[in-house]
Amino acid sequence: MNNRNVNYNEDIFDYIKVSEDEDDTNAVEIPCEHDGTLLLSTLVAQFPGACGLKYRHPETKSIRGIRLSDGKLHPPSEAGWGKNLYLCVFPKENKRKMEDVSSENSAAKTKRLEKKLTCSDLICLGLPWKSTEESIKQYFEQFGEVVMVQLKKDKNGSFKGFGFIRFATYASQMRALAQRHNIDGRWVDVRIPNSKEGVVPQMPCKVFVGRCTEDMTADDLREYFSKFGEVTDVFVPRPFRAFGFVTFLDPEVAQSLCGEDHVIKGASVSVSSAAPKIKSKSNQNWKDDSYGPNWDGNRSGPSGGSSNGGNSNIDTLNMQNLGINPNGGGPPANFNLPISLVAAALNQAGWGGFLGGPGSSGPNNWQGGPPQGNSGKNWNGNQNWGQNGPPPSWNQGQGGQGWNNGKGNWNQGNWPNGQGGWGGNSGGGSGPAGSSSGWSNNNKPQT
DNA sequence: GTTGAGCGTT
Repeated sequence: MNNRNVNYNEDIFDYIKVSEDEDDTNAVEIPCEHDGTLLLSTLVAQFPGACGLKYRHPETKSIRGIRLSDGKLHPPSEAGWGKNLYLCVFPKENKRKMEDVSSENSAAKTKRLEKKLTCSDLICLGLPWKSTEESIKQYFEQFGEVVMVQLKKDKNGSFKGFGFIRFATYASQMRALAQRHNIDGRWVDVRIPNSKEGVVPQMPCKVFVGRCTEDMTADDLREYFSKFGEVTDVFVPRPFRAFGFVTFLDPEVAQSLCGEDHVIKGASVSVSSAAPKIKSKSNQNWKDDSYGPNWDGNRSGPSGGSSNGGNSNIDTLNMQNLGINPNGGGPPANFNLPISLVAAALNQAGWGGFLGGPGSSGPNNWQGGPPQGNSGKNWNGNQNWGQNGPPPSWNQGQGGQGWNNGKGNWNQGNWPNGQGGWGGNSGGGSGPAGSSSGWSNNNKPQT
């Protein structure tokens, strides 16, 4: 990698000093990766809510930003991070740590956030047999403070392989939901439990970025938009389609950017709600929406598709540009998808709740089922939403979760073909619907 | 003592 005179072995890390402000008495030394980068997730583990780093240049005395790309913060020079004090960058409108928002007795905004962004217990499925409440707590503390861990046992006291956790803050919860989890070599499924369906109203975390230029990469968008909040996903369709999608951890950040224009690489892009422009009432077909949902399928591919050796960091999951039909929005002609997946994809695209923009009736306006007269019946055709509306899993949209997470297929949220997408589904109705054989569990190779 | 889809003694 670089020429730092470090004799790499597993036990040697470089540490960089990070603080929330230029008073370094509370600075924390954070380990870099062996390639000299610092993972944003490592930073966030120590400074929850942080979305980047900056530092005061010793010569110019001005603040310089640290390059963020693909979830990695890059040192400012070839020589590495040096002895600078690095300062956390927190999202706009929320200079402090997100965690502090709820712990501080500061005002209406606090209440608003607390109300909208409510924690719930999370179920952890597929835990290793050897897990203990302590080990699970320790694992999940990388996402924020863990206030509860319950591992379920039978009458004999033997562990049943699943349990519940709860984070102190919604931000932590979303962080945990935004990735896959490998604990002691097992892929552990973390979800909002069925019994809690409907209790976590969500706004879309994803925004549509229009007027992109061809030279804008996903990394460019991520880097630019990270200054507003933690970005969990970016999708730029290829071949070039002049738009992209950016997903934020915090739906409020996403909402706050809607309607704004931003300049990236010298070009003005427009940010808007990641919902299609409804041109006609007969929008059930895909022919005339202006851009279609993001048929990216870019979430939660199993380890085979990951560029970092199976680490499920969602930042590395922009693996493919599947399903984009260059002829227009919507699925390729050979898509023979169960409608449930179409529905899921809509929500992946940020349609969750069909909010119709910030001015509409808010997160709850999705109650009562989908639009266009499908009253009470969801698009799966095999279950009803009931009075609580669709399950929140519709909106989770992260980490491959929330897809049909009730029964049957895809319940691990993992893609069967190692590509993390739909590329292998060519016609014929093969695919997820009904085929429980071999697809529903990515844990098979494990013991 | 084994096991691997699931949904919580409070």
